[in-house]
Amino acid sequence: MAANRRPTLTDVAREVGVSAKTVSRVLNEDGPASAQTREQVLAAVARLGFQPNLMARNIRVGGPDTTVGLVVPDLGNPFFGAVARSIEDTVRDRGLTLLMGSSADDPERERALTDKFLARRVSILIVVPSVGADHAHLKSHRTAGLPVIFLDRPGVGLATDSIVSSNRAGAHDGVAHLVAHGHRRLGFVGDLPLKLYTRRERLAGYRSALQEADIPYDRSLVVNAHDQRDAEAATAQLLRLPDPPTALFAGNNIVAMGIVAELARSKRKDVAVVAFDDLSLAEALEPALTVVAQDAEELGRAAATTALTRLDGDRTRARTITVSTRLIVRGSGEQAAPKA
Amino acid sequence: MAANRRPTLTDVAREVGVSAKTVSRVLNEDGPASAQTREQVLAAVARLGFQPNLMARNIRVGGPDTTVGLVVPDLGNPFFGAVARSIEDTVRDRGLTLLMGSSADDPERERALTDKFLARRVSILIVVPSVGADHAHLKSHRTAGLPVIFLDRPGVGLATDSIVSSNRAGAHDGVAHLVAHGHRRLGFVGDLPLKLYTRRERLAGYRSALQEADIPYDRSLVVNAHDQRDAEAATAQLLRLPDPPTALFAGNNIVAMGIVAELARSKRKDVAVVAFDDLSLAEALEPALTVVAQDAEELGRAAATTALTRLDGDRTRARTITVSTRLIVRGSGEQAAPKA
DNA sequence: CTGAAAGCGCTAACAT
DNA sequence: ATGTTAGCGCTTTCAG
Repeated sequence: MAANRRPTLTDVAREVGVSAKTVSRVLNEDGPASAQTREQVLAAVARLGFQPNLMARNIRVGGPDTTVGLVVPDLGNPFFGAVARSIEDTVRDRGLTLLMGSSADDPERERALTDKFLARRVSILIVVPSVGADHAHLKSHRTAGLPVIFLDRPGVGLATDSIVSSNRAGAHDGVAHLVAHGHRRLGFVGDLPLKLYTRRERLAGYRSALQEADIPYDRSLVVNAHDQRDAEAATAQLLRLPDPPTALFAGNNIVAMGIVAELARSKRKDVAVVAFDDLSLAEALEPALTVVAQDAEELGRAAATTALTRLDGDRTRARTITVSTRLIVRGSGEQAAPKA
Repeated sequence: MAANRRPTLTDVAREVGVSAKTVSRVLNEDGPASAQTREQVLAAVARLGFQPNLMARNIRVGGPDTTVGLVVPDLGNPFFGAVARSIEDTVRDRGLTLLMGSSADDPERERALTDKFLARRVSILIVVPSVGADHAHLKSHRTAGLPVIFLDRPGVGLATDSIVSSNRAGAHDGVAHLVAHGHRRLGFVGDLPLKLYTRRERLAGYRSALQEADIPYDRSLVVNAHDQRDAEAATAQLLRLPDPPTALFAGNNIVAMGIVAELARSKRKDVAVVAFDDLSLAEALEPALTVVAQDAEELGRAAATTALTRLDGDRTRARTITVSTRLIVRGSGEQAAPKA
């Protein structure tokens, strides 16, 4: 059995004995239609299993597709999942559907994905920019009225709205919390690549907190990791140093899991830890994990509402919205610093 | 400045001084084209920032859109994130892009979402069926050649491929592990609604393990929770019983977080726990959490490859693929049962 | 190698 | 209240 063609508007019209336009009117509640016609049309639609072809409609109507294109680095990272959920919740009221794909933080994949979204004429484009990606090619689209939003990190080559967390201030506060509990040897386990915006900002926050406390910056206390395994190894490496850190700051949620896992494995409860980004079981750990929590929901909502405002014609200049992080003290940052 | 129209093929053609078809040929590497024409066309495309309108193309070509529609209950649940990542990885080689939306486990939202996907002529439809949803309306699409796959739970009203975890066997093994360590009072904290397929299956596994051990089924030991807070309350409730459980089985990852959080809060380390579905920090808990892990990656891959096979013309009858779970013993299941 | 005409499924604009 | 015509942006078909 060959894949038989899907029924079209014309098929429905023929079935009922009316014109295509009449069917269109009934389905879109455009113009008037007699009760009887309406009923017959609806019946035929159900009988044939007719499903209007949205692509054909959009092409005729000329407007953008009622979709939002979202590019994230990793669909499996719960942080981006939470952000995506928030975006979806916000745009759904406007009848917009989320299209979501992952770039794996690869500029080429990001480009391929955005091109696909653009070719589908999404109404809104929200991108977590990959490291090394250039976004100049989006300029003409933005000029043409397409809202383009950078999320979590600023983009390169295009002046447009950006929504970011208060990475620097958040990291500063987290590290200051450790300093306040007497620590002077503070390790920083950041993510990769080194050029990643969030990493740079958080590292800057770390350094400013050290500076405030007159603690010299020691490069050997800064290590990097791309995934949880790396982070475990990096943690172990730090703790093997001749003059090891007594406290650790995790640059993101994945790294945090690595640190926590490694400390648990090696039964090191004496090391103080503060992590950037909350983890689901943070409060159940021993000690409970103190974190600088990002507000994923607000990040998503801010991105979505900003985009919707643009869609509604707001042509004011590009904004950068900084969403506050929040230090949640749970205990792991208060492990006593050893006496000097 | 009004939202100026995006350039079309015709615009490019006019710019170069050739016909639209020639531009089309160059871009799709269809038919021949002189080197000079090709160059001029490409230059004009770049200059104008032309982006082919995929909707117009698809409508003319008649085939489905190169997208995969995925409906999950919650974008923020890491389990579905992991599954989505796996699906995307699998279909990307075929040039397919993932479209993803959440149903919030609401049949109406699920229906609206699938209708949107169908209206966009997705190449593949993968659905985590909501409780109470009927899928008879998908029958004609499937007959017409659209691969429809049910994921995580079977669908209702349509015979098609389903990919599920070995819920019953997995739960059985998890509970048996607790029984093997001497427990006779075993609590089950399941998810809601009660009719949820995975809940029923996992509860059945729980009951079969009890039966094997000649432990009578005690309804008062079975409670339900929809989110983490509920699960915490449910756990507390179980532990307040006159003859409380000495071991708990968590019906899913969210519930597991609730149980773990509540036990941590009340400092009850004596309660044995096994959870269905792995958690990221399971190994860092004290005791480390023993789980019945689902293979999210394999679930996603199986769904995607099955769909691709169908897309390639496989018309054999609907299959149900059961992906094995794996008991990962980490310690929390071995808390000693109190002496009788 | 290139172009002209027709048409995909639908709706805007005008009929009637 | 309904039908007709034209055309969205693209590709297929058939001619050169």
